[in-house]
Amino acid sequence: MNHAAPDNRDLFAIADLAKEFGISTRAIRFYEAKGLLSPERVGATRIFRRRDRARLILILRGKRLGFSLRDISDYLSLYDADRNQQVHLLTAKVDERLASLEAQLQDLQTTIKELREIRKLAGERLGKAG
Amino acid sequence: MNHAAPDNRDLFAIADLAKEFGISTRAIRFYEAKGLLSPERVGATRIFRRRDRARLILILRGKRLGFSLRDISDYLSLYDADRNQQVHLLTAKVDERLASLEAQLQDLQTTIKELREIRKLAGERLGKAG
DNA sequence: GAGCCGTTTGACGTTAACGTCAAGGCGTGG
DNA sequence: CCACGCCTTGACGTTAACGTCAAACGGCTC
Repeated sequence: MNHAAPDNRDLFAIADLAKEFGISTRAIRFYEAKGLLSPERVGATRIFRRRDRARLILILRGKRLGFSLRDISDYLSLYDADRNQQVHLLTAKVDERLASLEAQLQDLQTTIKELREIRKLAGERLGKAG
Repeated sequence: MNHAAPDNRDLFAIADLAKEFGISTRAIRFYEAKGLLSPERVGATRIFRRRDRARLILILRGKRLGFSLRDISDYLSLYDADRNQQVHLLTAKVDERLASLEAQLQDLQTTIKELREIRKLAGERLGKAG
């Protein structure tokens, strides 16, 4: 239980996060350039806090789900819309996202079912013909 | 119930499928160039059968799930691996895919939960402050 | 203070997944 | 026969999401 647990800390260098999540520093800078991250600066050097790290985790999860950085950016804005957003406008956007995600969930569950069926059929063939 | 039901037929032109699924003919040709489709030919003209159409449906579902065409290609090979594959090799690949898809399912469910939570919190704020 | 490490910006290269012409073949309706 | 529509291949353009240098700066350490 030690492969990646630098979690209680509050300050991170760019290389820390890159190493922890197995991505390049270039990628992180790219996310900042696209407005998905906005770390503080000490001089020119980027300093990441837990909040930035949390956002990065969301970014990477979004990528695993196949979203574009543009989509992920919108998605992130739902998270820190604590104040700046109109409440009803926020819930509208959230509902929109939810509908899309639930459709994706259907696709995913269908795919999983199909693969399980394929696996089962293969098992049966194995039983017949060794 | 008529928006897109040309389903009992067996022969399709490229434009038929393009229109039915809201994609370009260029995309379909591109999928063929990548080996995901292999329609018959009459002269130079592509002729798609139900089997090709079914594969296209799988391709588009894969895209909605965020997969690359390369991934989708591997995925398709699991479907028509009726004969040409070794059974244990097939089930191994299927298991691999399943594990990945189930991980994605986790990500997706987490995301949906979070958005529902955000929505709920927004609703509460609305209750407080109109 | 010379080297080394980690960092920065900037610029150019790369891959995937198409879009967008261009130029031409095939059938058919007037 | 000729235009029209649909099809073909081929070539080049485009966008996203980085990778890959290059040149330079800041801090440590010996």
